[in-house]
Amino acid sequence: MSLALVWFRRDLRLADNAALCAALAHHTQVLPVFVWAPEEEARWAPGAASRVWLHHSLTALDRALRARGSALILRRGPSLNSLLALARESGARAVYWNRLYEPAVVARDTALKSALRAAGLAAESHPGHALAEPWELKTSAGTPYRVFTPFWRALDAHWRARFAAGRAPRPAPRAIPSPNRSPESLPLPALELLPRVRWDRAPIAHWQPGETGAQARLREFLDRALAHYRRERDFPAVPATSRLSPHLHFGEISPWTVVWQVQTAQVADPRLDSAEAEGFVRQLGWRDFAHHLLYHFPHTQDEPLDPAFADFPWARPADYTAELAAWQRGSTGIPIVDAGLRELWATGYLHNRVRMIVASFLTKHLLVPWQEGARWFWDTLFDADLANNTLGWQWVAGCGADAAPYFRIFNPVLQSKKFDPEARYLKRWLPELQALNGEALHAPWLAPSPPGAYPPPICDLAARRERALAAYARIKTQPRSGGSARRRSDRRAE
DNA sequence: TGAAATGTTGGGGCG
DNA sequence: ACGCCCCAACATTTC
Repeated sequence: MSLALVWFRRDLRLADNAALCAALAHHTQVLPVFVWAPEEEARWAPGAASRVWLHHSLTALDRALRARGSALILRRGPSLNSLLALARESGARAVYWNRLYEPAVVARDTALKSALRAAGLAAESHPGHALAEPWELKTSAGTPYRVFTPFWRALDAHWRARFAAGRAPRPAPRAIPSPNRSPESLPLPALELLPRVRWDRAPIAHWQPGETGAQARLREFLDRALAHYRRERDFPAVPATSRLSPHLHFGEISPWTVVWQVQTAQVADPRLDSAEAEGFVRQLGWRDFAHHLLYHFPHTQDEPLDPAFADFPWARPADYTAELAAWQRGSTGIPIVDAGLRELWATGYLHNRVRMIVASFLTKHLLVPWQEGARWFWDTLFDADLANNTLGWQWVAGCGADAAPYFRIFNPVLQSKKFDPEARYLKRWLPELQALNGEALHAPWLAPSPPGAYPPPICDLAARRERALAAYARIKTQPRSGGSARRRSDRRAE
């Protein structure tokens, strides 16, 4: 008889779980463990919304384990002490887990692996949280990618080879043999993941955390939305996106399972437009790109990747506090921005198009440092993910890898008209605007009689656009127009 | 995975 | 019939 610990972290699934499979392959019994140690993630310990999701996801995992003759053991950190104690109490000789890529977690796990081995235990980590390991894809110069398109070419080839080789996701094990007497587990409430003031009930009701919920969500997306994903994904009133992000963040479903099933659906149904499906898989490519970047440029979790932005003239806290608070509350007076922030507060989620719009408004019109927005998302999003959050905010702010040029400033009114033409999304989240119709919904201050219940705009959009451009001009080192000027003269010479 | 300013074109009204 | 102006509509350039 031999016993192994399987250390669950953010891989809260039984299917396509490499660590669990390996443990079951090499040992006769397995003990599933979760250790709550938020302080080990330093400044980026899970936020309030994440903790709520985690609470429910752990419940779901425990239920799935019990259906297979096992149960989840809960402990509080420090992680190393807990694992050593559990090994001692149970007689386990090995610890298995799946890798994560956030800087603090990598550092913790590296030290922990050495310490376990020094204590005479086997310690093995496995891949599965991303489509490719961050070190598996390199430019021809041997450096990490900084631009999405070449990264995507490499990743696309990587997963297609894997698909062609028939490497199907592994099914969940039917049984998980456990020792007769398990070490003691903390009761889930002891982890205190739920908030004292119970704001969580309404938002979580929009979701089904856990592996079963993740698989159901994927199934529904494949059946109902994949066929027109690319055409409809930018319209926040349309249920065209997968909403898998929180499930992926907690590893309730593996990205490889998602890609495999999308590709399988495509093979099975030749009428499915491959461009629509590829648009979706490409989004998973952005997720991998985010992890790739954070792994290779760990300081970007707090600082811009582009060093020129160290001197960017952001507004000062004393000057932006009130505007930041209005943004967080969804009371800026700009409908598409407020609708987004209210959706976020009500559901723990925000449509990607609207994430870009509210982020552009915060960083450009309000000149609030992107880190403030990232922190708010971190606390309120069920899918809060350090890699994705960092990439997204730096992309919008213009200081990240392959970022939008800084001068691409979204006009929230135009974005609203373009992507919510019937104002269905606005009406859903802004009851104060019910009386308005047509153009006025997108810019109530232009209505003949603006609704009194809705705030006037926090700022003048045109003036703030100019202010943002002036701020950008101050850090511009090598003007990007240099390249295009040369091209113009080239053309004249022809 | 922009927006605004500027430039160009072409149809129609009108003297 | 012709030239002129106006101004959408579209294209290009600039930030």
